[in-house]
Amino acid sequence: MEKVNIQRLADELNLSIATVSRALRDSYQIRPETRKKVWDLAKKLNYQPNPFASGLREQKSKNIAVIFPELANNFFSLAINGIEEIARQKGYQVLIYLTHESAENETGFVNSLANGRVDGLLISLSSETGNYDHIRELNKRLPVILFDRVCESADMLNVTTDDYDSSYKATIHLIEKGCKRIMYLLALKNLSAGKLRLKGYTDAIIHSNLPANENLIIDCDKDEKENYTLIKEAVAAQQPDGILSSIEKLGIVCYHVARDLQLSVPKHLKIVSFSNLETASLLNPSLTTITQPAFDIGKEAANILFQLLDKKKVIPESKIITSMLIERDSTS
Amino acid sequence: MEKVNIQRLADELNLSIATVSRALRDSYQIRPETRKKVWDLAKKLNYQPNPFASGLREQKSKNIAVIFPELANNFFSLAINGIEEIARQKGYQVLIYLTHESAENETGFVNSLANGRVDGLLISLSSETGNYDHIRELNKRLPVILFDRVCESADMLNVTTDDYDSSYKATIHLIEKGCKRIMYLLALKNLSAGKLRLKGYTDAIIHSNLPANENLIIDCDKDEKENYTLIKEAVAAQQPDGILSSIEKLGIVCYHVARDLQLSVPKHLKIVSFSNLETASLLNPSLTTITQPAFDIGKEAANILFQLLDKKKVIPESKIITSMLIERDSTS
DNA sequence: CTGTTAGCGCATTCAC
DNA sequence: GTGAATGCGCTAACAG
Repeated sequence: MEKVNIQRLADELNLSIATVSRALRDSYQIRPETRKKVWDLAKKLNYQPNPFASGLREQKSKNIAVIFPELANNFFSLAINGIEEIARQKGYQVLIYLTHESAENETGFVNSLANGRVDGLLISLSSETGNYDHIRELNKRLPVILFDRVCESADMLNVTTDDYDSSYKATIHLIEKGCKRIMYLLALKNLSAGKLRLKGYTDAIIHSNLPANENLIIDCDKDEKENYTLIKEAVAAQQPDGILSSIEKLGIVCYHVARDLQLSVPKHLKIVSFSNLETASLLNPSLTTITQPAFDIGKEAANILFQLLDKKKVIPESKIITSMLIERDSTS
Repeated sequence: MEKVNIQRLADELNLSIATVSRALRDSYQIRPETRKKVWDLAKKLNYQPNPFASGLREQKSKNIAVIFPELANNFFSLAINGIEEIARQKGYQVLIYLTHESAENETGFVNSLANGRVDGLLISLSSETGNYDHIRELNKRLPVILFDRVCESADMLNVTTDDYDSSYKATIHLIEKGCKRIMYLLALKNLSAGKLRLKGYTDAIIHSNLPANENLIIDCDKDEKENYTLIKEAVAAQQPDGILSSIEKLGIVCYHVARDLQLSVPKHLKIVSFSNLETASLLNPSLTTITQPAFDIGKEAANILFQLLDKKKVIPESKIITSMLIERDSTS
C-alpha cells in the first residue's frame, strides 16, 4: 500500500501539487472540472491530508486538550460527552489528560501544551490546585476555559454551576424538612466551588437563626478510606438530623455510613448531596441531590472555546449554569 | 513572546541546529559541555519540540487513539484510566473518540485514522458493529488492539475477560442458591462477548438439567426506556426466581424493576449482573456482580499496543483477564 | 565532535 | 487558472 499524498494525486492527474491543494481546499480560482477530477481521485484513493504537515504549515493543530481530575466520576464522564460532541462537529480532535487530583501532574500537563500541540484547553482543576500561574501562563498563548472546578479570578473564562445558590437552597430545604443539626461534608476547599458551597451552607444556617456549630462541618479532603471513618465517627458523635455533602463521592460514603449505623434515611437522617442523575438513579430513592447538568456544562465550555478559536466577533463570557435540586425523600 | 524553536537555541549559542538537535536527543557523539549548554538554555527558555515538525519528519505521531462506545459507563471510565496511565509513561498522547454505540460513527473514526494521526488504536466495538472490515483495513497500516468488546476472529489482538466462564459460573451460582427459573437479560448479541455470555448461561442451564426455556431469555438490545418496560413485563409474566444480566446497565434496571414490583432482593429474586466495583458499591448490597477488572483491562490492552509500537522482540498475544464473582446476597 | 543540507506533506506567494 | 518555489520545525545522512 503506497502512501497517498498530494504529490501522488498530482502525478496521476498530471497537475501540480499546488493545483491539487487548491482544488481540495475549494479555492475560488480553480476550474470546476479540475476540481471535480481532483476530488474524484482523492475519493477513490481515500486521500486524507496529513495532519502533521498541515499543522506545521498552518501553525494550528486542530486539537484541543481536556484536563480532568479523574474519570471514575460521573460528572466528568458526562461532561466529556458534551465536549467531544462539539469538538467533533467542529472537526477538532480531543486529547485527554487525567491529573488524578494532583497539582503537580496538572502543572506538568498544562506546561506541556505550550508547544502548539493543541489550539485550546478545557480544564477542571485538581482539588490540590491552589495556584493558577500555570493556567495564566498558558492562557497567554492559547484560549483556556475552566469548567466546574474553576478559579475565582475575573480574568479567566469559567463555566460553572451556581454553587452558592444551590448549596444555600439545599440547606434551606433540609431546614424546612425539620432539620436542626445539619452536618456539612466539606471538600474541594482550595477551590472556588468548595468555598462557595460552604458559604451557601453557612449563610443558610445563619439566616435561619440556627446555631452555627463548627463541629458539624467535617473536613473530608482526605484519603478515601479515612473519609468513611471520619464521617462515621462524626455522625455518631454529633447526631446530625441532616447532612449536606458537597461532593458526590462523599454523599455515597455518607449513605453507607447511615446504613452501617442503622440510621434510616430519610427518617432519622436526611441526606442531600451534590451528585448527578446517573449516580443518583443507582442509589436508594431517599437521597436528594443537587444535580449539575454535566453534559451541558461540557458543551457550553466547548462552545465558548470554539467561539475563541473561530475568531467570531462575539466576546465570550463566563457562564453559570443552574443546577437542580431533585428531591427523592418525599416519603418523610 | 517570541517562539522558541531549535533555530532560536542555535542562534543564541552560536551552534548549528543539527548540533542542538543532537544535544537535545542525547546523541552519543556530542561533547558533554555542549550538551549541558544546550540543555541549560532549553530549560531557561522552556523549549519544547514542536510535535508537528517531529511527527512529520519521523512519520510517527506519538499519539494513540482510543475508541469507546460511550463513557457514561463505569467500565470504560475505569479502562481509560489504565490506558492513560500507560500512554503517559510511554510519552504518548491519547486521542479519544466516542461512537455512542453507532457503527457508522465507528467506521468513520476508524477510517479517519489512516493518515498518520495516530500510531495505534485501542478500540471497544459499538454494540451495532457486525462487520470488521474497517478494523482489518486499518490494522494493515497500524497496530489495533480490541478490548472488552472484541471480534471473534483469531487474526486480531484482543483483550477480554472470561465471558463464557464467568457467565457459566454465575448461572451455577444462582442454581446452587436454589434458583430454578433463571431469566437471562441478553445484550450485545452481535458481539463476541454477548454470544459467549449467553452460551455460558445456556450451557450451565443444560448441564444442570434445568429446562431450557426460551421465554426466560429477554432480548434487551433496545432503547433505554423500552428495556425497563420489557423487563418489568417479562418478570411479571415469567416469575423468575433468579436473573442474570449480561450488562451492568440492565442489572440496574432489573434492580429497579424488582423494587417497583415489590419483589424483595434477594429473598424473592436473586440478581447477578456483569458490573464493576464502583457501580456495585452504589447499589443495595443484595446485588451479586461479575466484576471485570476494567482498569487492568485498559492497562493490559495499552501494554500490548506498546509492545508493538516499541518493536520489542516479543510476539504479542491476545489476553483473557479473569473477572470475579462478588457475592453480596449472603443473607439469603 | 560539529556543520551543511535535504526532505517529511502541505499551503501559499509569486510568476506566467 | 495553473505551476514553480519557499518554508513551517525538525531529524538524519553526509561531509569534514
